[in-house]
Amino acid sequence: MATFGADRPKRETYRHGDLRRALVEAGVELARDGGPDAVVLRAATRQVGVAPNAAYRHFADRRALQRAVCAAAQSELARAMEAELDELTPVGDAAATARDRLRAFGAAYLRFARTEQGLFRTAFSVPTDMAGSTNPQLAGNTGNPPFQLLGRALDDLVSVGVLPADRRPGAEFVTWSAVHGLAVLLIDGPLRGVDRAVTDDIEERLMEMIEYGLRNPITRQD
Amino acid sequence: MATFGADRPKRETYRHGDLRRALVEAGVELARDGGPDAVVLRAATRQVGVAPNAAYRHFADRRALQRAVCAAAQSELARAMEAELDELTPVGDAAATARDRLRAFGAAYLRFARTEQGLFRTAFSVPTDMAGSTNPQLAGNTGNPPFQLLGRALDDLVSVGVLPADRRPGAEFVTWSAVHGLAVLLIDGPLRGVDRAVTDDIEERLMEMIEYGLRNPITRQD
DNA sequence: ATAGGTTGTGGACGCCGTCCACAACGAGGA
DNA sequence: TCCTCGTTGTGGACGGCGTCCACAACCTAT
Repeated sequence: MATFGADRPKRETYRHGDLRRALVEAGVELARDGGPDAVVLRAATRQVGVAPNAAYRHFADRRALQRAVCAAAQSELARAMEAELDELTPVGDAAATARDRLRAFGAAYLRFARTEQGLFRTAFSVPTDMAGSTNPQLAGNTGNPPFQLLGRALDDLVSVGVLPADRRPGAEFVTWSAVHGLAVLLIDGPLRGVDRAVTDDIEERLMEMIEYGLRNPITRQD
Repeated sequence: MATFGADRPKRETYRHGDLRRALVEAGVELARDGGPDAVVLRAATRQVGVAPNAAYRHFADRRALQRAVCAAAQSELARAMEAELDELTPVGDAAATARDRLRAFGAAYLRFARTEQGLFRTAFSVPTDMAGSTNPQLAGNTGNPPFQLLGRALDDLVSVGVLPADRRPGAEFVTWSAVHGLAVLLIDGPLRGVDRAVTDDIEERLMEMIEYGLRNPITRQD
């Protein structure tokens, strides 16, 4: 619900002042209901009350605006998740607390995907190319806030003894894959429109698989 | 590489004969390189050598064409996976064979996502609303071929004793979530452009998590 | 006061989806 | 045999889109 100039299509000054930000905000609202395809140059400029071409002073391209909106959507996802995770009150047991955090991560991710489908889709609409080509330091800080949140939760799991340290590297990727995959199946895929009771079971099942499967033994011979 | 009339933009007969199929095939080629957004009415009709409006005799809408192309992409995914899974030669051990099948499922899925990014994205571009709203029989046949393939692999895992029977229901959804999520992260998400060596490790790790985590005990107290 | 860069405007182009009226066709009845 | 009539493709038009170009308004530094 950012305020952009749809209310006041005429501004008094010739200069807008902060057109770039205004366009991104308009784009975010467009994306909120309508997803990435709905972030359209002319619509954004119209909402800001500015000529279509004005956008080209701040974005090379439609795709450039989409990228900016995509980044904004990612940070809205990050904020929503942080807010939800901050409300988590630790229980007595440190191990249980760490596990709760991981589950809360999944729950927050899925909640955002459900309640902000348009923004969620938009957040993943432009490939972000983490770690340019040959960076093997993927376990480290990636600049992606939700990703960092997940990383911390996994670190806690290790320091508390639930997750063996040798199983830590790469764990964020498989965890993220599982949760993200469920989110996609839920909002765009075949799980869309399925009873909440059923999907809740699947979600619970998925989190169990992650918790248990993450610390799987490398050697299996059963 | 289906043959459509780009070669022969003028047909001799006024009637085309099978315009609907031709348009879908053209749409598939469009989607193959370019994804769902590239399946465009005018481009498809152009390739078939027909006036833009001719499409409206066979599709209500652009979205209707997209739906048809989406279905075609899904079945191409299904065919590719079946072909790859059929080549699997069973090893002596029945349990190992069942596990191999599950891994092969994941590998085939990811291979298709990588080699046919456009079609893969297209296959999931239109929500398919499995099991209209309140169907709790989700464990059953869903009409989605790759999904059935996965179901069979999981059934084998149960009948061979690797997966406890009480862990079977819902297993396809969590498995599919994990594999699909990795596919998305790989082609559109932050794992895009990351070294193959690294992503191969992540893939291996993911499959281990699935195998081990699927049969997790409901009661955990460690 | 003025010169020059920055930012927004206006108009045009080509592509898109879609609507409407019309033309070509082919099958069934006179 | 011809004529009708439903089906399928055509032609033209409209508005919306992204984008380009030339121009105007504005701010700032001199």
